[in-house]
Order: sequence, then C-alpha cells, then structure tokens
Amino acid sequence: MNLFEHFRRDVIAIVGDLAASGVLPAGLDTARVAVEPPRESSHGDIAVNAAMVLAKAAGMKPRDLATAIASRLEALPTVRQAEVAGPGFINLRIANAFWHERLAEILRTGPAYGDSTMGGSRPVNVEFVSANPTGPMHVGHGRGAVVGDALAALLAKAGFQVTREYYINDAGGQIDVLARSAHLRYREALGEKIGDIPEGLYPGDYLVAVGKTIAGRDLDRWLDAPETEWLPHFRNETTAAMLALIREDLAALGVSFDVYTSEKALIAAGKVDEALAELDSRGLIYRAILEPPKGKTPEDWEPRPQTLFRATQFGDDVDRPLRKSDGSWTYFASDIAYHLDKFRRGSATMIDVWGADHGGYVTRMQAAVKAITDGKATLDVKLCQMIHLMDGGEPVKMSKRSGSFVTLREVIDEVGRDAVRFIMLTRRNDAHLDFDLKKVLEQSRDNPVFYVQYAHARIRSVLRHAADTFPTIDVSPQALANTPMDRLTDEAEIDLIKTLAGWPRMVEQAAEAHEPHRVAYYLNDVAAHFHALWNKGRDDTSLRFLLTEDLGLTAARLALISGVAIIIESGLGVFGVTPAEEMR
RNA sequence: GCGCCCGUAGCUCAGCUGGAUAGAGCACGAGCCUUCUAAGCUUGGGGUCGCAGGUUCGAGUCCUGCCGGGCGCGCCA
Repeated sequence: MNLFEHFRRDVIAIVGDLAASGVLPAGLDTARVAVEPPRESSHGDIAVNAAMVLAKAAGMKPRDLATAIASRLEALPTVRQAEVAGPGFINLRIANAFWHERLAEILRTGPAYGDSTMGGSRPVNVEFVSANPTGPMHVGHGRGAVVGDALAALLAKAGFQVTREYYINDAGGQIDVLARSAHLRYREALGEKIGDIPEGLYPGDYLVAVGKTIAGRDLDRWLDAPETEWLPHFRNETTAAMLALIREDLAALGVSFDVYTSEKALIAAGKVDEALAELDSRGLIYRAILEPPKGKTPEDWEPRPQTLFRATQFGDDVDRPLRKSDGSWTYFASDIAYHLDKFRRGSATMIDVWGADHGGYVTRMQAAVKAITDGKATLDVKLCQMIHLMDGGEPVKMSKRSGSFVTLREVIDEVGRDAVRFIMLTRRNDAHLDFDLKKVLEQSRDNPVFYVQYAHARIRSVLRHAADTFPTIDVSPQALANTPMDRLTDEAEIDLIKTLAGWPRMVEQAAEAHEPHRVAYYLNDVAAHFHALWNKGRDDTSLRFLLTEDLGLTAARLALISGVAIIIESGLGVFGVTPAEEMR
C-alpha cells in the first residue's frame, strides 16, 4: 500500500466516526475523496479534498467540515499538523518518525520496494516490436522495443501477470519480396553479376550472407528452377534468417519475449477462418463497394465489391476490408484472429506498441477487439513517434531506400545498451524524440542517463569509503535498517526520504497510465535531491555523510543514501538498466 | 477533404487523469572547489499554457469551433 492510500484510510475512518456521532449524515459516498501530494510542496506533505467533495451531501460549508476532519487527523500520532487551506483543502504535515520508518522499510525491502498488488495478478499481454522479418531493426523499432519492455516491467512491478509477445508478420507480400531479394543474392553467391538491385526488391547487404548460406548448402539447385519451386524454400530460409537477426538485435538491447506468434502459422491453423466465421455469425461481415475517400481519390480507383467488417458499428469511420481480390486475407483479418487468440489465451487486457505511422489503424483494431470479444477485452495502443537521430546537434540522415539506414545495432554499439534504453524513455511515447549520439555520452547535468547514474555511483563510492574508514559500521542495507533514524532531521534529508517514499505511488500511477517515461522523470528528481544534499555538506560540514566524531549519525546518513541507491536500482530495474558502481 | 497525434519560458520538454501562486534542464546573469568525485550545487530574470467560446466551486488538463505542425486515408504490413 502506498503511503497516500494509508492516510486515505485514516480519512475515511474519521468520516465514518463523524457519521456515527451524528456530525455527518450516514452513508456518505467517499469514492471521490482524494489523498494526494499537493502540487505546491509548501502546502505540506499530503492534501485531502474530502471536505470539498462531501460538503454538499453533508449540508455543511467545506471549510467547516474541513476543520472538523482536520482536528481529528491532527490527533493521529503520524500527523504533525493538519491545516485547513484555500477552499477547503486539508493539508497534512507528517511526523518525521513516519518518514524514518519509511526509510527503514526501503532498506529492509531492497529493490523490491515499490512492488504493488494493484494488478491483482490479472493477466496483461504487451505486444511490441513486431518488426517485419525483412531486415535488421532500425532505431524506430528500438524505441518500440524499449517502451514495450519497460511498460511490461512496470506492469509486472505493479502486480500484473505480464506476457511479452512478438507478432511475426511472416505471411504477407513483403515476404515474397524478401525471398526474391534473397534469391538474387543467391545467384550472386554462385558467381553471377547482378548489378544494381532492381527497384522493388530489398537492397540491404544483410541478405548477402543469406544468399551465400543457401548457395553453400543447396549449390545450383535453385538456379534455373522456376520461381514457383524455389519461392517457398527461400521464404522459409530468409524469414528464419531475418528473425535470427532481429533476435540478435533484441538480445543486444536486452529485450526478450515470452511468446512469439507467427502470422503464417495462425493462418495455417485456420484461426483466421475461425475468427472471421465468428464475426460472420454475428452479422458483422458483408460484401459491398466502398466509397472512395472524400477529397482525395487515388489515381487507380475503381469501384469493386469487397468483403467488409462492420467497423462503423463499433466506432470506426468506415467499414474495413477483410479479403484481397485474390481471396487471401488482408493483414487486418489476420490481426483480428491474432487478437482473438491473445484473448483466448487469457488476456482480457491487451496493450500493443506500434509505430506512429500505424495511427490510422488504431480505431479499427479496437473496434474489432470489441466486436470479436463481445466487449470483454480492452486494447490500448501506444503509438511511438519518430526518433530524430542527431550527432552533436546535426541530424543523421536515414534513408531506408538506399539500404543504408542507421540500424539499432549501430547505435547500441556506439553508445551502449543502457544509454539507449534510458534515453528512449525520457519522452512520452507519443512525442517526437531527439536522440543525440554525442549528448548521450556527455557527462553533464543535461544528460539524464549520466545524472542518475552519477548519483548512484557517488553513493557506492561513499559506501566503499565508509567501509574502509569505519570498520565498526556494517554498511549492508539490512544492518542499516536497524540504525536509529531519528538523527536525520535536516530538511533536505527529510525531503529526500519523502521523495523516496513516493516511489510506490509512482509505480502504481505510471502503470495505470501505461506511461513508463514517468519513472525517468522521477529518477531524475531523486538524483537531484541527492546531489543537492551532497553539496549541502560542502557549505556545512556537519551535513556530510561521513563524520568521524559521530558514528551514530554517520550510520543514519549511510542508511539514507543506501535508500537512495535502492530506489535508483529499483527504478532502473524497470528500465532494464544496470546501475553504475562508478563513473569512468 | 476526412481521421488520429501534437501545440506549455528564447530552445528541448514535464505537469501525478479537474485542484491552490504553471515546473525542470539548456541558454543568459550572479555566486560556491585546501572537501566523501565541482562530471556537481545555490541563486536571478524569463509565461495570454496556439486562438475563441463552453461545462463548474475550480480548466494547461474535459467539450465545441478555428489556426499551425506531424502521421495516415479501398486488395502495404
């Protein structure tokens, strides 16, 4: 339970008492009572809106009701002061002893601090990356990978049962293109001069190795064979090779999945037919000719009858096609089956992480999920905006056409996995992200990766130093948890503990909003509080962490900074980033 | 033309799901190293939250309409 929930229960109990003693009417609805941190920290530690929310039903003026509740809150041992302010807020100042106990709790719990039962072990399926197996991952895919992985970790920490899933789009026309591109490389491997890669085929040289491998094993078996004979073979070989490539990229990023689902296998198992029959039986499929898009009619527009899903019944603007004219399923059709499959495997909560260029696809997919699961499942789609790759302020050119686009792997090799992961999470997913290769490696306040890591490294450095200088102090968190904390009385110290104690609520709120980037801002805040405290010891030597003449206070301060290290470790854990022991 | 996303300090962005006097970094001004790492800290100025209405005790946050930018728009995935 986070600490705000703790005090909310106190408030609700007091409202109940007041009702029992006749001051308030019985049966007041307390659902809207909020106990939160005030925006302005000078207002105290905790703000309670109960009086404003209940005043009307209680037939009292908000401020009068607030006064009644506040006087009872102030009687609690954990509350130092309860003050009525503004239109009827109750601002609480919490006793230091309460904060000291939170610090001890952090030390006892370790990086598991912040783990929540909010999710109640409910299953959540997070599908992310799902890059087509047609080449190595580029930086845009990397953002989806990091956002999805961190969101999954965050949800797990918040108590959900999370499945990380990758959907392999190995069934569409792009796979034929891939296979033909590989066949060309195969011919090249057998000595043929192939010249420029023709328009419409994948030019990337990552296919050279595939061609060589097949040539080495099958020799000239596919050289003069008709395409119908070699195409299936090349499809299988090449998608397998590309998937291996992608898995290597993911491994370099430290991302792994619980489930890989193949679109091709899904179709082969008849699941698409099954799902669409399901929709058909509900009268949600029909044949008709769609109107051309208003205003901008495509060049080659010609009216033709199509098999359509009644997406408009579920909030979409137009009904959406399910079959291509050759009779095969559209991507949308198999995606419907895929989401039904995820639902049937037990996840009524689904989250998809997509690139922003798929934005136009969200509504129809949500409509389909609603239709196929009878509204029993929800689909949230996180759209990841584009990344502007920069190098010292200059944009790095990315041209997919030439096949020389910047791969995720190149960026990881350049700046390291941890930096890539952290920077990808310093923006909301739906905002454009400037990723500057130089700035990420810069050691300055301006670089959030460095700033947070530096705080952790400083703490580790102090703890190492303490172990040398004060052999009588056991610097393990378990031992420090038993240190009397009441020596921590400076405002900056208490402020720091308050920030640390906010971690459980941060986890719950970020998880509920599906917004892992909030953790990055929180960690930056924790680091800022810590660096500020560190520097206070410069002006006032009595505020330093290590004091030869006062072992008790030294131990308490070591407890404090160990708590900071634990929270940073816990937060970076959500991001899959390793905390730094020292800066180099 | 339609749909979705975005618009907050000179720049890059937060803003805890409707709370109180709108925040941080960079940049600019002024300070702090015989010290556990100055790779840091303290402090000052800087705002019509794109514009105009609306909802209510209260709106950067919700609704409507404009303006500006991005993405997408029938057998690509």
